[in-house]
Amino acid sequence: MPTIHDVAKKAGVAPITVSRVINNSGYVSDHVRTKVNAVIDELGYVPNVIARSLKSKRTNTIALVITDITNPFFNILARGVEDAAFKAGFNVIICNTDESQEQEDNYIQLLLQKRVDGILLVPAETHSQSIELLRKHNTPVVIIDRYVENGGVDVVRGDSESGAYQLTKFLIDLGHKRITLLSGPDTVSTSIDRVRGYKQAMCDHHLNEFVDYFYGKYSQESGAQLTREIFSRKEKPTAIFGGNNLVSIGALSALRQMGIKVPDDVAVVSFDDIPESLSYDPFMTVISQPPYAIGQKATEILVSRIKNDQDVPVEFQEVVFPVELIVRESSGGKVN
Amino acid sequence: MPTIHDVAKKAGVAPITVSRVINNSGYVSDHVRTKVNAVIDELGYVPNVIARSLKSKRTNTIALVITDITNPFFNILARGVEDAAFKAGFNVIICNTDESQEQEDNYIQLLLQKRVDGILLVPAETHSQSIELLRKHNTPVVIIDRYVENGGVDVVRGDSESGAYQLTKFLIDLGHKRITLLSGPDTVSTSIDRVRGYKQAMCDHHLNEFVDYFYGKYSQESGAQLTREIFSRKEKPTAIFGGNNLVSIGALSALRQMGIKVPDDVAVVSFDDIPESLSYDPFMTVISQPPYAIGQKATEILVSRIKNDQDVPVEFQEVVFPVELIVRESSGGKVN
DNA sequence: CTTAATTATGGTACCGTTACCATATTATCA
DNA sequence: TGATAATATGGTAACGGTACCATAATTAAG
Repeated sequence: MPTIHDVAKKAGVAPITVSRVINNSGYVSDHVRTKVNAVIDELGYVPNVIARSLKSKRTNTIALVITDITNPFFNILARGVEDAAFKAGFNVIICNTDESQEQEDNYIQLLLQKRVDGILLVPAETHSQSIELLRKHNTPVVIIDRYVENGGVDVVRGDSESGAYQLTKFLIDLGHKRITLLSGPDTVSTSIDRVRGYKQAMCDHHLNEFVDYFYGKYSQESGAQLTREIFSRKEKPTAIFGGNNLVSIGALSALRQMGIKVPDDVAVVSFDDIPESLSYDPFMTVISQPPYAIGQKATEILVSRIKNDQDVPVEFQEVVFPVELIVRESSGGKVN
Repeated sequence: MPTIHDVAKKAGVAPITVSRVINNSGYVSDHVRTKVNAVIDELGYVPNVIARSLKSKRTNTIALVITDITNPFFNILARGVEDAAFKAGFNVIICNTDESQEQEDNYIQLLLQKRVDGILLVPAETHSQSIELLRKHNTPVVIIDRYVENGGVDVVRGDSESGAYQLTKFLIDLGHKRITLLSGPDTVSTSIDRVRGYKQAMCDHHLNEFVDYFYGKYSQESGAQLTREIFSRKEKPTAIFGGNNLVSIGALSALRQMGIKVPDDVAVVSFDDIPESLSYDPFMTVISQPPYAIGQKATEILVSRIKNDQDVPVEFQEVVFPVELIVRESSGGKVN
């Protein structure tokens, strides 16, 4: 593979001159420029950005550390990231942690070695030592989807608390009292916020005695299992609030197995929508977050951090996207 | 950020010795090793793999160039790639081309500059100059999901032709004659193969006169639009065969808008399943491909190509995964 | 016409690692 | 006991670029 030296030699100039042609920097005569470009084409020379990075200390690469690219929320978010990154001249390395702190740590270590210019992180736990580590190495981070206890980071997320409140209130207004929330891990801010919003709504409507929620996992299995457990109790809920799309789908499939009809026997509502491009007949009443916009915004902030390197320390932002209640069939109608 | 020299200085040894400690290579006394490791921890030294790459000419990074990470087929495939890559010690850069040859070219150029060790490519067109370019630069490629006219590449894909045949035959066995196939772009091997399998099935059952197919795009909009066009003709089909999941969902939504009932008024079948984790009530009769396995296998082949660098030229493989017919409601029952 | 500014090009060193070779010390063996 | 091998460590150069400084040639200015 030819190097800048090969090109220089063949064109009869110094390597630095070729560098100037490639980067359109400094002074180069038209005559030399033409000659050099001709040689570049002839040899099929492609600049080695590794070498460039070593000098410039920039890799033009960012990393997106999420739990699972397979989750529609995250893959749409990833698309928002990729589009914004490409526009800004960055490539994106994708890492799946499956909510495992250990896997997150592994990746952060690798990414530090790779000297990525910045990291978009969905942290596995609310107290993130990853952030401290990255700070120590001057690697900009933007936290997505969740917030953390550590201060001094940019955060871009949806409004889980308000969303949960709205969804719960919606059910209450329909006449539901026994509403069970199947939340995610209690180490994750979204799970906690959703519980908080739910509790607040129950409390505001004097339904404290009916407050009933579980922390589990953000997975189909967790949703299904918790649903089975709930329906094995004496008091059955009249409504189930799934902590995210996977949990809710798990709940629905468990209910179907048990022969319980939705929404006739029990109402089901959910956090996170299934993209309309994937469901031929949207059925679930949901709180919908804008994953594409979240990914895009987070990337823009990260890029600005990367570029502003040594500038005046701009204040850290917390961007909270509003969420939207979408009413469909699964929540059913008024309850007496 | 500390370098190997800083560590060496502080530990009172030469940089090369630190290198030996990091890489567990050569001879290092226990005493020195302990000392060096202590300094590494103290300074928070993280090896710079950029510099390492410059020497070793390995980046431990591969790229996955797909059309759209948002498509469930590709995001599950991406997960298979990421898992296999991580296991082999590689990171994955994701690139979305949206079926645009221009965007593909852009990315290939960037990836060459980045000196990725290999590329997994879903080519936009059947004659791929990307492959020639990569070959010229000695960058291993594995083609996924589609085949190309150029020889001398590894290909990992699903069996579109047989799948389309099975699906068409299934409809024919139900008594359908007027079966319309809404395929993808005619520049893409899967679209062409699906048409071929469909035609073959029609032909084998003496339904040549009913052969009716369209090349469009692999998108919801394309599916919806073609469906509207078809139903504005005098002769309406009794079954629609969507070229992929997005096309089929587009078809379903167009049918719903027109008040045409599925499967009562028209049967609908599709290539590519929606993962069960995303659909609470699977409805569509489909041919299902194994995207995770495809991604995984392709990555394994790519990694072996990368590692075998200068070995005897192993013959190129074409791995064709079998597909599976999954019968659900959308195809309805026997037709008289 | 001298001086200064602009244009054009090149030399050298360095970014952070590691391969290769050299050297020194200790252990092993005939 | 001297020779050989194994162990332990370091010096130097190179990977492929570019920043910085220097120099030469041309143009503009006074």
